[in-house]
Parts: sequence; structure tokens; C-alpha cells
Amino acid sequence: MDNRRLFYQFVAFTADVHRVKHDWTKDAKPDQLTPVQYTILEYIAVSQPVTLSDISDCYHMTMSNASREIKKLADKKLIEKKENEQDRRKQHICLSKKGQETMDETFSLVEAQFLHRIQHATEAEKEEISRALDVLQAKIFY
Amino acid sequence: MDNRRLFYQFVAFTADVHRVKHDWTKDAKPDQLTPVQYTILEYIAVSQPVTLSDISDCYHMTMSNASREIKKLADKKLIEKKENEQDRRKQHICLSKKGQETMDETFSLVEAQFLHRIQHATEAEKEEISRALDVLQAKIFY
DNA sequence: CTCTTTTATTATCATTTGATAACAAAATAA
DNA sequence: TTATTTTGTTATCAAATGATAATAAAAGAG
Repeated sequence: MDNRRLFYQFVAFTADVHRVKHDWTKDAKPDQLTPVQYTILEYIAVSQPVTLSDISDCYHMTMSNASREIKKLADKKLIEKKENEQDRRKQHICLSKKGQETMDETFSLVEAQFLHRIQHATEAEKEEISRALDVLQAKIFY
Repeated sequence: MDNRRLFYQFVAFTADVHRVKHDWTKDAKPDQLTPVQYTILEYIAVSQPVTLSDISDCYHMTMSNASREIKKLADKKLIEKKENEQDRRKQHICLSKKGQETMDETFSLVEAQFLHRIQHATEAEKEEISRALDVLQAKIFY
């Protein structure tokens, strides 16, 4: 197998993933949120509870800027900070009820796009898609 | 197959793709470029020749803003505009020699990360990865 | 106990990005 | 031919983002 060819396949693939994700989320994003705020909220939604350092590391933002954006999300009542008892410097950041509802709504719009795309897939094809996701997650995107 | 479960698998997967791509490119990006400029240059690299409208459509930028960024890339001698003979309103935008060299260098750094990750993969595993990329590209990310 | 590191906050400034309007040339439709 | 649409440019403004510095509390190392 030609490694170079596999790499180009990888590059084209990641570009497609970005484009499709962008297409599917652009109308679903709550418009009270800036792009960065949405990114952070989505991360919290799938990884909660998270700390400020988690966000900072994951998106290569400085702590200062992450802190500013988290404050804005808290001002909008979309997240909640809870104290960590083991280490009182750290915070547990979670979605608030309103934040959870907001993200549920967003996800359901994206899900509709996704379901529309796989609507004609047979059971066997869906199994194949699921396996493909597993393979790539395990061997490349970890 | 549970569609809901498949959707969550999809969401987690796209998040992983973003994170890994971000990790691998962050040190490879030419630092003369802003994030948007890099995104555009990468798009031109894999899709050239492109028009301004292509860029505008693909990244949901207004023509004005796309035009501004393209001008900056041209000022940096990274791209070239060629006239289209069929339709003289349109431009063929391509990488210049310097732009090609810049992107070759960037891609080779990202490729090194990629190769490092698959270095212990057997031939069979690489075939499996390639097939998985094909399946997802054909059924989801088109 | 003291020094250092980790975690987080606030303030400030420059740059990047998004949005809008005014303009113009080429192509297409009526 | 004339009107409309497509493609692109330039200028301007506001908002978002990135970078840096100053500060502080808690934890960990010595």
C-alpha cells in the first residue's frame, strides 16, 4: 500500500468532513453565540464536566481567552461552574438546563441532516458505516 | 441498527477529526498566514484552479471578504490569478511557485505526523483504513 | 515552612474577521 | 437593444479573536 496515496486520501477526507460539518451546523447554530462560543459549548456538551484547562488545551486557546468566553457563556446562563472538592483551584464546567436545551435543539437539527443522508441506507450499509467510523477512530483520529 | 446511536458516533467522530487535524497542522502552518488565509490556501492547493466564487461558496464567506483575503495572498506572492477565456468575469486562481513550495512544506510536516501514526500498521490494516475512508466519503461526507 | 507550579481571572491592545454598501465589467435573458 | 444576473473590487465599520501582562489562590515540591 502506498503511504503517500493514503495520506492524500486522508487530506481529502478531512477537508470533506470539515465542509459537511460546516454545512450541517451553519443553520443549526444558536445565533446568540459566536463561532468560538459555539465550539466551546459543543465541546462541553459532549465532554462534560470539563475544566477551563481542558478547553484551553483542546482548542489551543490561552487560559485568559478561554476564561473570557466561559464567562460570556455563564452570563448567558448556558453553563454552570461547580467547585471541585479534590482540587479547589479547578472548576467543573457543565451545561445548565438552558444550555442543555439549546444544544439538544441544535443537535436535533444536525441529526435531521444526518438522517436524511442515510435514509436510503440498508441495514448492512449502516453497519458498514459504523464499522468504518470505529476503524478510523481507533487507528487515526485518537 | 439504532440511528440515534449512529448519529452520536458520527458527532464524536467529527469532533475527533477536528481535534487531530488541528493538532497536526498547528505547528505546520506558515506563520505569515492568518487562519482564514491558511484555510483558503489549503483549499486552493487541493482544488486548483478555483474561482473566487468557489472559495466564497465553500467557506460561506462573502465575495468581498474572500476578495480581500485573496488580494493579501496575492500580495504575498503565494497565488496567481489567470484570466478565464470563456468567461472574462471569472478568474482561475492557482498557487504560485512560492505558494506551491510553501504548501508542499506544510503538507510534508503533516504527512510526517500521519506516517508516524500509521507506522506500525500492517498492510491489511492500511487497506482497512483506506476502505473506511472510501466508505465514509461515499456515504456521508460528500 | 518556603519556593515553584498549576489553575484561573481581569484588563488592555492589536489584529482578524464578518457585514454592508457602492461600484463596475462581462455575460445572459427578454 | 435593454434589463438583469453573475462575478469581482474597494472602502468602511463593528465585532470577535489572539496575545500579553498583572494578579491571586490553591496545590505540590524541597
